[in-house]
Amino acid sequence: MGIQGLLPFLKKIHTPVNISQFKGCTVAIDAYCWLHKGAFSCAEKLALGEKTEQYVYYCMKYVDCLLRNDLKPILVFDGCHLPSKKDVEVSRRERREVNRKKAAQLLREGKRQEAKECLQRCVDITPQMALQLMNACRARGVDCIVAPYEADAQLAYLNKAGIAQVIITEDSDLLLFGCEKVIFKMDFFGNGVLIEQSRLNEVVDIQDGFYTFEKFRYMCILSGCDYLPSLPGIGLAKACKVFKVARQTDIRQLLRKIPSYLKMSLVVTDDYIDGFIRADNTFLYQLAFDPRTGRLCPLTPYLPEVEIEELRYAGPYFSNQLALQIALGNVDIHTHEKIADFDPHTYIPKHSKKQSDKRHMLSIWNPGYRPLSKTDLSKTEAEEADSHRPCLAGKEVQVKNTVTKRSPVKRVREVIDSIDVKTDTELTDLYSQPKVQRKRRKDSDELALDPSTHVPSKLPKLADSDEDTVDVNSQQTAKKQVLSPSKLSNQAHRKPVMTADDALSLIDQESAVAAMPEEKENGKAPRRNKFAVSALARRAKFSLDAPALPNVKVEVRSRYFSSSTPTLSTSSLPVHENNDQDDAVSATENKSSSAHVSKAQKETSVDDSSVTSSKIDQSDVDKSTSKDKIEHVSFSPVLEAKDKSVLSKFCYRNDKKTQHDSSKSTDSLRQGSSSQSKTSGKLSPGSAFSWPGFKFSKSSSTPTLSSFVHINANSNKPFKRVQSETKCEDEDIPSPKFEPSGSQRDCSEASQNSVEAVSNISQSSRRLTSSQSQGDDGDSISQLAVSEGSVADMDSSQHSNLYSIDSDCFPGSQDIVDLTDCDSVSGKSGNHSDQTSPATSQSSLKSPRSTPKTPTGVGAKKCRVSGLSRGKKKTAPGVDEKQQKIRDMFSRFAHHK
DNA sequence: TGTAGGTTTAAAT
DNA sequence: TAAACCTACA
Repeated sequence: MGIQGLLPFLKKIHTPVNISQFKGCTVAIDAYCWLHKGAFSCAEKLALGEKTEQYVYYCMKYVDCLLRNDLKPILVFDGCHLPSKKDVEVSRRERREVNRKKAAQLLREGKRQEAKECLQRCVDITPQMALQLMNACRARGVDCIVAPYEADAQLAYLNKAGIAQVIITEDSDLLLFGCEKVIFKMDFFGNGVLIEQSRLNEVVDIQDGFYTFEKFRYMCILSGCDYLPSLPGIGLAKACKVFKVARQTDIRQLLRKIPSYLKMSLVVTDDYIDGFIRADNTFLYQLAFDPRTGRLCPLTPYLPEVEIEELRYAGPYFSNQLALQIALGNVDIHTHEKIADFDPHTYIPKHSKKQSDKRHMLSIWNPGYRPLSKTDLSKTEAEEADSHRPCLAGKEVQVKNTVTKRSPVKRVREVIDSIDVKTDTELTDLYSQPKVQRKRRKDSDELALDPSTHVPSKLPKLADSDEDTVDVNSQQTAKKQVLSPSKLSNQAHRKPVMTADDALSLIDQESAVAAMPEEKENGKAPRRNKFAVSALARRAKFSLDAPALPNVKVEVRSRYFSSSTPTLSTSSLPVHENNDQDDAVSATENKSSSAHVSKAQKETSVDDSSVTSSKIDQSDVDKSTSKDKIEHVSFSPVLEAKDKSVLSKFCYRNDKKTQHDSSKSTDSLRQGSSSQSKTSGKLSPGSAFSWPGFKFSKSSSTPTLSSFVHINANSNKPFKRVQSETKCEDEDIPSPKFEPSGSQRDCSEASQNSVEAVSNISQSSRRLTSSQSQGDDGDSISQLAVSEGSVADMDSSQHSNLYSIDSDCFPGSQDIVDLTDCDSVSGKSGNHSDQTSPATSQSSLKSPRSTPKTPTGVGAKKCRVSGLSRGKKKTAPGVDEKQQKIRDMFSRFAHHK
């Protein structure tokens, strides 16, 4: 229960933080807080004794968040009941029992909703539930420890001992136990409220020199805590006032004088004072388990005057062997029966290569484990600080060295950087200014890449001489840009607004540069946009340019974010015709990765889209052989085995997905992960991994491939095809998974004709209607209906179960549909039901995972989500449609971002 | 009027 | 479990 009202009381020192600020640190978590919240979602099942693991997945979402941010989590679970809290536990149990009976009664009366509310109030976290979570964590390489008594004390011990630098909890008691840094209210994105012990004096407002942490603890105990109810009429405010006024150092004397301090008619009995001392000792000397020594020890070293025998209320000692087994979670904390057999000696946790050389990143059960030292911590903090201030020092030096070197060219650049580009002409000019591009690219690279991991040698030379001549003003401008995300985002919004011709010219530039590596060798700065450079860096990062790979078929596990966007541009623009067919595959990808992303979205996910683009780039190698035929691109297990970085990235995502899929609550979890990706912005909206609808085979517990990519190099089709894996299973065709040949090939070949047929569909009709659920809801993989005139063709696609996923690839897939569909819709009766007929008719086409939508909801939702009113669309007939569509798409996508 | 204490509500999906 | 809200009281 904690201290009533303590968190609001400490509001003054609340510091909003993101967990990423503690990168490299160890964070200890009060697991029961997560379990309680997770259990809330499945309270009914738990109360009725039905099997569910929903709470585990809920907690693992938090764990994943920490892992993503390079933290080492240690989950701490409550242990045996403390004698001091026996009464509290009894009352809680009684309350739960009352609610359970009430719920049973309500169920009998048929009042299901009310019963559910009661069931939620009687949720109890059992040791078995804790064990489930521990198993899930250990499978992920995350340490868990069960406290001998309260998790609070154990957390505080880990914090005080330097094992954990930060604590995550919802319980304000942690501050009383002496934790130095506690994060409250952390969400799935790692945002929370940090309260530091060192700042408590700011709130208590005790005169300088008189504040001690001890007084803060006294104050909280006086206001009422788990171990001692408060005196009547005494809350935090009054308790604070007592310690503001009092100069008495002896706590017994001080407590007796409370009525006079507060001018209240109170009776402070000796029993209360004894209780106060016991509560204080419980906060000081509660037992915890030291994983390094394998022994029980008090949270604070005993003072000489303390009678240890009298401290049984703070947790009686038991054998260290039992304490170890409890800490490992092998023993039921209530019955002391063996419930698991976790052996830390045989436990081989998952550790990334990067972390293996850091002893503090080892499992706390590993003999080689050492807590993060103060030195390491300061280094970590320094690194973290550096990451927040990218290259600041280096830039200052550059400024000094270049003060006298002024270049009129740079002044031009400065002006260009500062102008608010709006017109197509301005954009054309902007993109035709390589120096501007270079400068921007450099800025963004500095932001995106740590200097230590920078790979400048693999990037085109950035015209150092030019940089040397940058005048002070432009340098300062550059600094501001680097330090100001808003400035960058402004640029990001500026770039996408461009004409189709700009896009095409840039695509051509990209292709041309890619085809002329000698240009780079000659020291010429190729005209690349920012994303192109990023893509190069990523290519280097993933080492996909290894010569051993030319014949490897690269399977792309992506929703083809890149290809989805061109659906718009290329559907109305002769992009393919303008490109050399020899470069069909790479051109497609170049358009996707460089043209699209760099222009339309400026910055997309480095994670997933990079993987995708990198792999596609690899397909460039054998692109010449893929001419005039549909290329079946598959991801090779050899490739994964060779490239650990890629593998780990995939495994991580896939693990998550797979695990999710293994549960009955897949959909709910997927939704959660979807929201994560949306907010964190780390995942590409077009990435397979961020796309909730991208599922792995249900029948697979291993990372599998849910889709094949079919790229028709010569078909001029603006998008790629996805073959439903489920359908393959339905047709008794082996699931592709990690088998690069045989079954996959069969599957793809068997449906090749259908691919062509579907390609025809896309060519003959661009009016697609999506009945996919709104946003990234993700319940359906893709439900596309081809409007009238394509029904026959669609049948063939149904037969092969090949669907176009163009609109799904786009974050707001409805938007794409709207773009192509709006005219037809507006040009007709304008009745929403007109749209619903294809949507409805496609029910036979929907994937097995699709979620049916009400016919009327589809049309309405589409308009709402797209952000374009029908009226607005109707008013545009005079404008060049193609350009208008692209502008709309870009602007709306920018809005999405 | 300020504070304490009790009750209600939200949490997840 | 905590915040928000309401009520009672000094």
